[in-house]
Amino acid sequence: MQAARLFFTEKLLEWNQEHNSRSMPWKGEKDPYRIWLSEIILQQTRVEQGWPYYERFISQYPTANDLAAANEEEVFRLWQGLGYYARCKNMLAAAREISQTYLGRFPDKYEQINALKGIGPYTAAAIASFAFNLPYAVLDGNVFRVLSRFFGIDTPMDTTAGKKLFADLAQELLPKDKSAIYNQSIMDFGAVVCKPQLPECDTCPLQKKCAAYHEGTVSLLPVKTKKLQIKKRYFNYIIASWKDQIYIRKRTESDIWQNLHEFILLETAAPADSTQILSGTDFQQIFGEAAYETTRISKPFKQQLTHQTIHSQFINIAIDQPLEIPGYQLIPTASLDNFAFPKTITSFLQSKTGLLL
DNA sequence: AAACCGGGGTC
DNA sequence: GACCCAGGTTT
Repeated sequence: MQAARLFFTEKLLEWNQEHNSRSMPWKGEKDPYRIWLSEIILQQTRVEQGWPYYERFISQYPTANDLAAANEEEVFRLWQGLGYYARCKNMLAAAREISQTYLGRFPDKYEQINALKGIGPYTAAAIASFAFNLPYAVLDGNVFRVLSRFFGIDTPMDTTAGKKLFADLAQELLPKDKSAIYNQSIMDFGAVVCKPQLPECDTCPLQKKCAAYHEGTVSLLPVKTKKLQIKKRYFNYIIASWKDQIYIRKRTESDIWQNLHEFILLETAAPADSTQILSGTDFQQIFGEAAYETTRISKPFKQQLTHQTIHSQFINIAIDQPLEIPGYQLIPTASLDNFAFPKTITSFLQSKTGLLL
């Protein structure tokens, strides 16, 4: 076992020297703020998808103090389209913590880093090792996969016992004096060679001692137990306009898209056409007997989230006098760009069936 | 421990 | 359609 472990770390570092192919703007970066920002953006996000966001954030907010002082809505607009919006909110809170408690100087102790909002074990280990060369092994999707395959571990990774097992193993394997380069290597290796699908076992430098390769279980590892259920939801958006203004609100309930904005939402349990919506009790509760004119009805929009499929429809109506609608605010249509919206709404706004009344 | 949180890419 | 992505927080 010990021999396999030495073989593993040695070959991995060797592979990294020969194939340092994944270039990224934050590679070799030593500024903890920049490392932190990239790691937050890359949580559950592909490098190619997060890259442009990272560059925009760095250019807009070069330091933690800049981010701490930023206008919140502006930050959410910069994050718009990236998903998992709690990351953005937590990132702002952490930036303010760094600015106030640590006077703008990024903390350099693992426990302090781990205690920041939005930073968990993975991100703390990444910052600690990359920025401060502290001996903490990263454990992300790549590491789970590489370790489970090479060592032939079929313990489910999405359980408490599994996480501890893999975390302990990862920490034991870490060469303490090369934590930055080793952490970098194992994640690159998982992304380039030991990929989830169609891994390149034929040319893999670890093949000789890879348990899964010899047992023919590569495609079965890592093991997960939980299967997610996807529910369908039907969002009927009323875009009510009065003169050059429309009603929007910020989503604050514990639900998807927190801190993003939307139009007047009438959610139904099943698909509903515009006639049903406009004659429904939810609509009448808001608009009562107010006079309105239907100006446009959009095509159906569909968006796939991790746990939900959102079917949306947009109905434009024009009212002839302003109403007080609880929870909603009336804003100039021209100022829509100042607010962050979920993808399905920006898609609608950019489509031909948009707001042109 | 389980549920929840986006958007995009790949097969 | 299923799975995954430089995961973390809430319930």
